[in-house]
Amino acid sequence: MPGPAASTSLRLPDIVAVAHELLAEEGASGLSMRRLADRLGVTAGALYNHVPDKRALEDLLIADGLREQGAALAAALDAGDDPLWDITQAGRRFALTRPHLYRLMTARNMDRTGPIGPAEQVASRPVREGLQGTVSEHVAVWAFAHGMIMLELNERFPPGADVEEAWRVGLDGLRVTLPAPVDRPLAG
Amino acid sequence: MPGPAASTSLRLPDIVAVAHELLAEEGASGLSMRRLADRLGVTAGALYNHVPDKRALEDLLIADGLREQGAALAAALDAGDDPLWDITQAGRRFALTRPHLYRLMTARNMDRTGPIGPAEQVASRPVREGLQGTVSEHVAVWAFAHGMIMLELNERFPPGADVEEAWRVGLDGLRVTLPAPVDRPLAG
DNA sequence: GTCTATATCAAGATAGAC
DNA sequence: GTCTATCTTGATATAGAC
Repeated sequence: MPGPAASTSLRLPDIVAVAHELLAEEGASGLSMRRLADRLGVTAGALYNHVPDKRALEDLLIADGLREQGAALAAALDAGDDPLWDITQAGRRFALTRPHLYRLMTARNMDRTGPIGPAEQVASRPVREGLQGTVSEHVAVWAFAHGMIMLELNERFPPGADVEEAWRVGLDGLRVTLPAPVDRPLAG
Repeated sequence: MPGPAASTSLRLPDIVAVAHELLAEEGASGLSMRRLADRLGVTAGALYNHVPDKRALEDLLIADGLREQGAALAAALDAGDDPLWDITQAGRRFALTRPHLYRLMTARNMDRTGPIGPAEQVASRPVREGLQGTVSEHVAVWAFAHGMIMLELNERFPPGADVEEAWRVGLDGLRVTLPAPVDRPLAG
């Protein structure tokens, strides 16, 4: 009874999956076509039968990350009762869990003509649809969260800083024009 | 009448100055020891008589940037009458004027045991001493500003976003516990 | 203190055999 | 579709002559 034959052919989803592993373990500088090929038990040239260049591969990783982030934000909204806090902390958790991927996702301009375009919509939908307020308020919230996350990833907080308190202070400030959740304590 | 002889000897301040030019024009990926040496009319090996390695050179660039940023923030505080707005917009202006330097300054953890340590104090002093509020409020403000700046540098704002309005919305929110400047319009 | 020369390493990408 | 082999480029860094 012959089982499925050992995979004879490299497949793009496997390439991307292993690239995620490599990125997570070694960071962006460790993600080279050669090291990736080594992990796949293949030579570097073989990768170019599935992907035109390294940038395209990175774009696939970024698109995956955006979709995953979107799902995490949506789940947090569903599970909690304080949308602003829940969604930002879900974003923070995502970044701290996958720091190299988060860095790659936010490090540069993105080519929205490829797979990233639709994935970006998935990532931002929970913010657009789950939070009250205007686009400018959403942008301000996302900027604050992104700044807090990068400061945390890069260990750039001043020595005495209380990170949790800074999150509360910032979000309480940005909450001013949003409806207060039922159980939100009064500021003071 | 012999003028000063053509510079016979490479000097560290010149190396750093040209490295700033190279970084500004070509970005971090263009800042290599070879290209730097080329610009200085010297071979790469010569640089290692003045600097132990590339990282030390980058640290000198970062320290310069921090001092310059600190000066810009302090000047903005002196010149204006809305500290929170003035200081954050000075930071934004600095980053937009020297994007590659700003990226380098904020891209990673820094080694505070070298020249960066004191320079960081210079950079943060205007925030610490020029703004009202607690450390956590300062952190929240800086995180918001840094996030807005990175979104702008990486062109990551959503298509319809009004960047100026997002700055106003965010800072008005974070201003809640700070004394309102004299001419601040009422929110509404 | 700078030079030439080189060691060492790694990267992205391609050509042509199989 | 993958292989071997290689091209091309670039990096940081060092040794020893001058």
